[in-house]
Amino acid sequence: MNANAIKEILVQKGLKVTPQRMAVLDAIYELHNHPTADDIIGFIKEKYPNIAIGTVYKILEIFFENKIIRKVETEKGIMRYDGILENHHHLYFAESDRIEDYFDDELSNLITNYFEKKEIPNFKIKDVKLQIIGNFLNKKIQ
Amino acid sequence: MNANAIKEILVQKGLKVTPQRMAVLDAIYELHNHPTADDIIGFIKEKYPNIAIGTVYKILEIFFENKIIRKVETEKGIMRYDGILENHHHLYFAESDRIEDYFDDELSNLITNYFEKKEIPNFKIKDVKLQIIGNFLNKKIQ
DNA sequence: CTCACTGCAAAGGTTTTGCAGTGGG
DNA sequence: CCCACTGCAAAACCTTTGCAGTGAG
Repeated sequence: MNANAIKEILVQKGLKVTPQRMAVLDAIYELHNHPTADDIIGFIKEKYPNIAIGTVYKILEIFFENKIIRKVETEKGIMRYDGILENHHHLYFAESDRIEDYFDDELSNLITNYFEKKEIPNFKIKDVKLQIIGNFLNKKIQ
Repeated sequence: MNANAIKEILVQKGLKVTPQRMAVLDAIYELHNHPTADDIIGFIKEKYPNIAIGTVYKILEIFFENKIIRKVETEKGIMRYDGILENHHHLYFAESDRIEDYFDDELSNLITNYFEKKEIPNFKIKDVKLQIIGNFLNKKIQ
């Protein structure tokens, strides 16, 4: 994604456009495999060595609050970030840190329809996230 | 749950029975709302002031490895623990730390059946966890 | 008895905070 | 211009680790 497109995202949310913010958003889109804060800092430092760690964390929190990015939770307690906003779920590869996006409208609709029929008492659903845990399978035959 | 029942769980897993381990397991069952390590330590310290923080973390990890408890991930990166092993999902109350168990066999079966029909390429599913995010709804009328 | 477990305290890793200085609107 | 943002460094926070001493089997 080019600089103008990134800038436009910030402008549309009414956020001040700074080089640091553009660098963070660019990093998330470039790294695109659910980077940690540390991954993002590492990526940015190559072109922008003076960026501060605290700044990156503050920016990530602002992006999260403004729904420019999502948080992806892990069993290790290290937060990871996701630049994709459209409805999707995650494949967690057991015994590695790999997390892949999983797009499946049929599944999303199945769940949405299910909860339209079956209400949970005293609870108003805002979102349903699936964590699909499994292993990489290398099919050799068939 | 009484002391004998707790002891029996440890014995069946082939784990050494110590007062600390019994206290941790008791705390998880008593607190039953997905306590943090800190909640567990606080609960235990009332009756057992000398227990060490490191010990509790070590015990929690051993229980997790032995499938006596489960981990519940949060957006804040603080790990929480769950003593319920049967298949269930979690309701996350937005804007509070409350997490409730959600039992729904119909839903679990729906998802299981779905993935029996629709395979994910190169991926062998071990488990599917639903994080249902929403708000407490206090119905006043109807 | 013996090895695994515990208590203690220090260290590790991630994230947050406070504050003075800077720069985007 | 002015307030919000940044850089820096320290601190906060949760969790892990190392080691000597203890206790369960």
